Amino acid sequence: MAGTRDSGAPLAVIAASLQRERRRTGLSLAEVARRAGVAKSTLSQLESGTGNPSVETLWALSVALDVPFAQLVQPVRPRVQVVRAGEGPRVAAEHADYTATLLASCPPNARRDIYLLAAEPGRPRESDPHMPGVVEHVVLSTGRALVGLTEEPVELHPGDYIAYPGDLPHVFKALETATTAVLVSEHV
Amino acid sequence: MAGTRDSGAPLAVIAASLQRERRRTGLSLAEVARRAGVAKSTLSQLESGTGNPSVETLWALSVALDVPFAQLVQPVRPRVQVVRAGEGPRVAAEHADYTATLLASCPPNARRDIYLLAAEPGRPRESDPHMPGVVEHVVLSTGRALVGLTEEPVELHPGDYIAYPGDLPHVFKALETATTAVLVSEHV
DNA sequence: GCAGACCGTTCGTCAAGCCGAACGCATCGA
DNA sequence: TCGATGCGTTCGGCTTGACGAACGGTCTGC
Repeated sequence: MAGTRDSGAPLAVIAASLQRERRRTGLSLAEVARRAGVAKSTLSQLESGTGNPSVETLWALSVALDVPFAQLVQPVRPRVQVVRAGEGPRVAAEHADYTATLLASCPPNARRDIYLLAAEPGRPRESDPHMPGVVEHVVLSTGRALVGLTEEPVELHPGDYIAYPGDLPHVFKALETATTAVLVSEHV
Repeated sequence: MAGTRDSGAPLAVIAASLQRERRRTGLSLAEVARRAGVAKSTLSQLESGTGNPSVETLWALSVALDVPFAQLVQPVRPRVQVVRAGEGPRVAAEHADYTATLLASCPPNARRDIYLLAAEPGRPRESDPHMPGVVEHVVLSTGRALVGLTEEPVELHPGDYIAYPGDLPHVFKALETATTAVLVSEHV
């Protein structure tokens, strides 16, 4: 068991999501049920939190509502947030020449973290593989760096972009002073 | 109906995901079923693609496998990709002083796009609101810019970060030449 | 060699999801 | 006023998913 808690009450979340998404479209319960090919009694029960839908039923509804399915079981989210350069939580670094600042963490269990990386030339930052399915995106902001899979890193210049699977050994090695980059770590 | 197609065959995807995630943990089918509190016959049928699980059943399995639920209905994904500065598809800009390069688009229906922004001082880039639920994250790489909601933009310096709801009017106005930033547009 | 443990699959029973029909309730127009 | 239309909820039925038990298979060790 990990911190991968969604919200503990999937049926309640689904009930709320169904109603919210339906309201968004402005359609009536009967109309959505008709388009989805499910009985409106079924949809009524689902929106009221009663009952435990099958995947096919939920799928049909997600199509009818034109919502990416997973959104029906994924809670909602918030507002404006600013993190100034130098502020924000630093994540552990093996050595002093490398800092990673967490800008936006998975809320509450989403699928991506955004970091600001700052590194100096010297020992490269080797990363052990993360969970399978993780994809990392790096956009180099300033300086120059070798980035990517350890077995075949790529030299990036300002503005360059690279994506690679995070579940394989990978590296970030600054080639100039004051090298900075934006890292988006995506948990699939 | 939009391009919001997931994969058309949720049960097959779930079957594959269940087996993949279970293999990942190295647990046996019986053990996972035991931990999830479902009959192993049920899990067996699900992994074989037979049957149409209820949400509660799927939820119990996602907890037992320690997987964020949505991952069970979300296909997997791929490899390495590099976009050099200046390359990559430009998205339409109202005027010449602003370019947005699409680095990583939603594959195939994920939930985020990553752009590299480059702008010069002058007319600000006003954006009409996108779909509800969209959140935009901006990390300023070089230069200086006013970013955020149109009604109260924030001045960002290199390394600064801001997130704001994309379904409200928002703006990106460069204050120095050669202002660049990374934009992550998240579709919830 | 064989009893034992564990695996994953198959089968029959029971409960529960899904459905259609009927209901009460608003709105609208003749 | 009253029929007609559409809404969302509640009520029996049929279907089907979930369960437990039994099955065949492999591996271990007495």
